[in-house]
Amino acid sequence: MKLSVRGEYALRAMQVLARDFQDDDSVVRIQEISTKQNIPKRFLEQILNDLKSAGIVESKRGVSGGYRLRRPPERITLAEIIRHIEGPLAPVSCVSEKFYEKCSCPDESRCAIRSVMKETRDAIVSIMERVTLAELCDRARQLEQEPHSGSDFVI
Amino acid sequence: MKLSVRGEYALRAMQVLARDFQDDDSVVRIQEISTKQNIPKRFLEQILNDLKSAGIVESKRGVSGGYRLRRPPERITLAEIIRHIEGPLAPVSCVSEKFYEKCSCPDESRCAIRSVMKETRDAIVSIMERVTLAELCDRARQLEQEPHSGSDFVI
DNA sequence: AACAATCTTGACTCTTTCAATTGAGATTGT
DNA sequence: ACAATCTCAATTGAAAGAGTCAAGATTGTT
Repeated sequence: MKLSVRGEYALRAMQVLARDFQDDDSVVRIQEISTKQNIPKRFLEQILNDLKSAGIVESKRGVSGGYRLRRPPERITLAEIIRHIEGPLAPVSCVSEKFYEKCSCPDESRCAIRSVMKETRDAIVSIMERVTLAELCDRARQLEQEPHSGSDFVI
Repeated sequence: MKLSVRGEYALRAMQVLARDFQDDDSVVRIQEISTKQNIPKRFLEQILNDLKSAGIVESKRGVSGGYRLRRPPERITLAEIIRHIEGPLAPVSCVSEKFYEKCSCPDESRCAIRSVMKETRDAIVSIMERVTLAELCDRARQLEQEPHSGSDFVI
């Protein structure tokens, strides 16, 4: 799973929608997301539309229109978002659950590389299916409170 | 970490070299690897040359020339191969150890997405740095012995 | 009814990466 | 000498990535 810029933008946009999520029908304008997250507006339109067709967000048109999550943040996982925007989470598609494709190796069922890739896929998927937008917001809140450490986060 | 065809070929080629590895200076011809693993020969040349400049394999020219591992299979990890052929193991380069690049988000040090991506990177890296070519060969041997099950491996 | 802010849709462009292919050259064993 | 190998650089053709653009459809406000 390598995230393209497109996928990164999608996650950032969804995080904004999740933070602003309320049970009424309030929406967030593209413009606002674009400004907050520093994402080209026109490009963001595409991405949100894509997420709409996936049933992850919904939109309201006209003046005072915008986007909102279609479900509460607890019920949207990163896996779902990424799978729709980027495709397979697996490092090679011959070990993908949702996007399986045969590979060109001599014997797939006895391929040692494949068995390692399968482990890797499982590790990735278990994280991405566990983390919801709600959890993302929790983490964001915690990171905000911490003093600007960076120390355990530095490269 | 999404593996391109190039990276997949690299791993498959290295597996062949690992299996044939001996402590004398015997080499394997490109042609042989190409045939065994069903990889375009001319493309494989490129890849092996690349791995040579990385110090992972070495070559012998002329008639009866070919390639061999430069170190025993126990001392070559998948991480090393993939990093050299594909680049970062991390899903986004703002969490990469070896290929770090700043991302465009408002505050990297407090980015919740980043913290999830960091977990993911750790999961991937811990597998890729643990698995050596020697282990790959072990797994291949085990898979050969098992009856052609596939049952627990089917998509 | 007119207007302006918003989303909608599809096409279009520009650049980079991928996956090779090609061709000329350098080494070496026989 | 010569044929089988590796070496190196350039080229190609297709696809993907990252936007951009234009014209249109809705809707709230005045």
